[in-house]
Amino acid sequence: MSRVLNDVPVVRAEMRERVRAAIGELGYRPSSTARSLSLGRPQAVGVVAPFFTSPSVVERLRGVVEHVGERGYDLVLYDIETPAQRADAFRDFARRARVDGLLVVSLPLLADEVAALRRENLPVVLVDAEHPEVAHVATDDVRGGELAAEHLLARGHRRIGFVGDVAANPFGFTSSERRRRGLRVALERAGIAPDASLERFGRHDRQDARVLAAQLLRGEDRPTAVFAASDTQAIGVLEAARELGLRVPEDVAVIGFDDIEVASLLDLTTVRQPLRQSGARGAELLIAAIEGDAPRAAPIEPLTVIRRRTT
Amino acid sequence: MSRVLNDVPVVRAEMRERVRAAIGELGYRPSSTARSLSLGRPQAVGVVAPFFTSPSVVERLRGVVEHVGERGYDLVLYDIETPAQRADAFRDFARRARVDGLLVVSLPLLADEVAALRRENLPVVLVDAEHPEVAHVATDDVRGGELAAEHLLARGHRRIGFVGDVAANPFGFTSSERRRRGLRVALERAGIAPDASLERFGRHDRQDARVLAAQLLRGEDRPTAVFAASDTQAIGVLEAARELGLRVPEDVAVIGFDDIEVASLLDLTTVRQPLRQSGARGAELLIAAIEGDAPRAAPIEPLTVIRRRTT
DNA sequence: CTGTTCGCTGTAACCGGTTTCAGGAAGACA
DNA sequence: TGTCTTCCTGAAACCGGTTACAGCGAACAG
Repeated sequence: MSRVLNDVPVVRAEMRERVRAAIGELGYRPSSTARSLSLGRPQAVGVVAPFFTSPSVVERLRGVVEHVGERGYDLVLYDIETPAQRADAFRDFARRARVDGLLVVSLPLLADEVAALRRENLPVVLVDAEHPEVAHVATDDVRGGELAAEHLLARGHRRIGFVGDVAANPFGFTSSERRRRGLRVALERAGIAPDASLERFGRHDRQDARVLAAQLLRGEDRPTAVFAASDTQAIGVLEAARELGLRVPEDVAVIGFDDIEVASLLDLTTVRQPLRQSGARGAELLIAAIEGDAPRAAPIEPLTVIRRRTT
Repeated sequence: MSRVLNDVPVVRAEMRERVRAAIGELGYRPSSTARSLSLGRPQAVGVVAPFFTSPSVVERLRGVVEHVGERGYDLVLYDIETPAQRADAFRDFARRARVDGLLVVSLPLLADEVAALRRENLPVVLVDAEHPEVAHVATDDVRGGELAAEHLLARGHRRIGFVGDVAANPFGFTSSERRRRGLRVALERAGIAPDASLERFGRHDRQDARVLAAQLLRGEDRPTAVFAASDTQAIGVLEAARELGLRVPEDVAVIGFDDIEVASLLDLTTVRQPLRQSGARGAELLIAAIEGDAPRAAPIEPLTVIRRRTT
């Protein structure tokens, strides 16, 4: 009986016991599917992310899993590694109602995707991405870019290169783009004119970053420092420097962003951001949106530069 | 109407079109919850794993996600990082029927957990773990241990240390134990008596491995090579060597296991196993079990030693 | 002693699909 | 024209929970 399972207080103790006994005897297991149907909510949240392109996504996921589990929701995973998978996933959301809300991680949404989700009024929260019409967990990427630049400027660097993601999306800037803006802001404040020829853009992976960094570092008037929009890309920069026989940090300094685990292994200086916390926060916002509560405002740890051996 | 959506061939073309039009007009989305209920199957598989203790688990997950998605099942994630989470998860399976089957990764099941799952006859497949009564995806860890040992023996090493998981850890990992057995087998075959004083066991992480390796490498008659049961632990060994001022591979050679991404970054020699493939294979076995098909027998790539700079 | 209230429990409707079943329309054949 | 198939479609039962509602006995007031 439903009232016993859900601890509705109106039932008498004796009856409660009798039902409990019967449940045990019959080995009865309630069906959560039936419960979801009758409640009108699947009791699950979907998480959409390019999980395996970057360790930072996994780290964020960690925070999400924790929080979602605590609140009694199931966590349904949609991995996006190819455009086909992306299209499949969003078509699926449009066609079937199977989750109460969506957490989108490290994936800038396209205009028609936002429109489709809005049409079905499915709550959505973005983490590590922004869109004017959608709630998101803010990371102050501009400030992070400034921090990286200030760190390098303080060490006397004047020619600072940048390796980041290609801006794929006309709406909603990527975090890489915002970090670059921060770099420019800090440069201008220091009286240095930003130099577009020192900026390179590619896919968010080690290989692309290595190629781009090699271009930057090959020339005679190469930058004396490189700011990579992520640790993954910074590792590519380090590889390029090694291949060209440049010493780090003497010939070229390198700073990354995220502080994923490898960063400490490779002694990479980087801007740390609270990845796990951002995932948890995203889950919190989403569940609040689903349940119609006002989310409690929780400040996120600030960004800090972790200085290691590469600067 | 259900017959149109599922393309049941009995409907007339005209009627089919009429229904389609109405669907589009009303913006109707079928509820997958209702479908699951009426079908009697949640159309989802659960994945239970200690996701964040090791990158190798994440890599396996990648294969799982791919295959499960293809077959039209949802993938519900249960992360196990603490004994409490583990108990929660299994209690949950026992109490509510919310998945069609369970894929357990890198988590040896306890006797009572197996009994409980069997009682509810929930199909289960293990990956990177074994149990006499449960199907699993085999990795020939013993052979892997032999390969590592043979690689070191071929380079003249006679005193070979081992750093692996403690046998009675809270989750009871055992692949480490099988790899150690492989090491011993190869040593004996080469006429070398295995030396228990060169074996150290701890938690499956970098920090523990570093401490254990430091113990091994501090003594006068230290081993000339160390076999770590995973790349994660091998990294700890490298750190210990660096702290002690030992050169790798001149003073001490190091070989790991798994070939996760960091291994190539750090130029770590390691035994590669097809992580992603093992996940996909596990998913395949599980879905076959759920649908009552005989799984097609797919051979898994063999283990190989990837030689890099640390040996 | 009757009428009202209160506390608990059994019943039935509902969620939104799938599937079975019965029956109407159209076509075949005598 | 009447009967038998065949083909398609509408209606209804079902999956297994939740919840609104009705009903019943006990307690209590008048």
